[in-house]
Amino acid sequence: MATRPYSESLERLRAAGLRPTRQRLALARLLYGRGHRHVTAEQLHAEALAATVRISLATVYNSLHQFTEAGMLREVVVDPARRYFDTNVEPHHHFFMATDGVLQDISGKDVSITGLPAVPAGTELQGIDVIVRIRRN
Amino acid sequence: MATRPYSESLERLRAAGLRPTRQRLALARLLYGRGHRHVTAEQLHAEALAATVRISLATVYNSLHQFTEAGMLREVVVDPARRYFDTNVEPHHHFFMATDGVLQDISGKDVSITGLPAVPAGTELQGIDVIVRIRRN
DNA sequence: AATTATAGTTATAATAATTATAATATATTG
DNA sequence: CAATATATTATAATTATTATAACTATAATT
Repeated sequence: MATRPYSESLERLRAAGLRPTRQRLALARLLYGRGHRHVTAEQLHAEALAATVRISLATVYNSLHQFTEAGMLREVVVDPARRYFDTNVEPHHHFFMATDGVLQDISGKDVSITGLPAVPAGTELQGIDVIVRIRRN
Repeated sequence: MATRPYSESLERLRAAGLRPTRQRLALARLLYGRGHRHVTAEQLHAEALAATVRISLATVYNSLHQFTEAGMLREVVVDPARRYFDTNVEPHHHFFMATDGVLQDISGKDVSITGLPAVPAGTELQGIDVIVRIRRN
C-alpha cells in the first residue's frame, strides 16, 4: 500500500520521545491519518470511541497536551468555551465560524501584516495569530 | 473640574438604553474613568470592592455582557482560561503576554493585512483579530 | 408622595470544560 | 521474565461562567 499509517504514527511518536501506546497510536492515526485537522478533546474522544478505540477522556486531554508540548499539535485560541488543537504546526492563520465552531486554515505563505509596532521593551515575539471571524449569511 | 465622570457614565448608560443603576454607574466609572482598559470579571469585581462599591460577581458578569451587547465593550479571546473585555471598541489589535495575562492595544490604523483569501462561500466577514503573543525575555 | 409595574441585583446552585489523584495496567530494560 | 518506569483510567476536584428565584431598587403613574 502507498501509505502505512501504522508505522507513520509509530515513528512520529518515537521521534517525539513518547511511548507508542495503544491509545496514543490510535489518536495519532485519527489526527494525522488524512490531511490537517482541528479538534477539541471531546470531539476526538467521541471519534476514538466511534472507531472502537477504548480510551478515556482524561487520556485524550493528556495526549493533546503531550502532542502540543512535542510540537505535533498547536493550540488555537478562538472560542472562550473550548480549546481547539490543530495538526498544522506551520505558521498560518484561521477562519473561524463561531456559530458551528468550525475552523479552517489560511496558509501563512501569502499573508503579510505590515504596520505592527515593535514588541514592548523586555519582551520577545512568540507568534502572531490572525483569526478571521465569519458567519453564515 | 475638567472631567465629570459621574454624568459621563450616566449619559453613556442612557445612550445604551441601560438603566443607570448604582452598580452599573460604578462599573462604568471604573471602566471609562481614565483611558482604555482590558479587564476580566474577577479583576473588575475586585476593583469595585476595593473602591467600596457593593456589587456581586454575578452583576459584574451581567454588566460586562450587557455593555458588550450595547457596543460599549468588546470581548478579546486570547486566553482559554478567562474572558477579557476591552473598553476600546474601535477596530484594533493586541499584544498579549500570556505569563502575566496583560493585554495591550495595537492601533488598527497603521496595520494592514494582505494576502488573505476571500471568505468561504455562504459566509460574511465579522471581524479580524490579530493577537501578537509575546513573552518576557 | 404613594402605588404599581418593571427591571436589576443578589446569594446560591448548576453547568461544563478541564485538571488532579491515586489505583491499576502496560511498556521497556536488563 | 522480573523489575522498573511510564501510561491509563475512573473518579473527584477545580475553575470560570451561567442560571435561578427571591428580593430590592428604579421608574412610571396616579
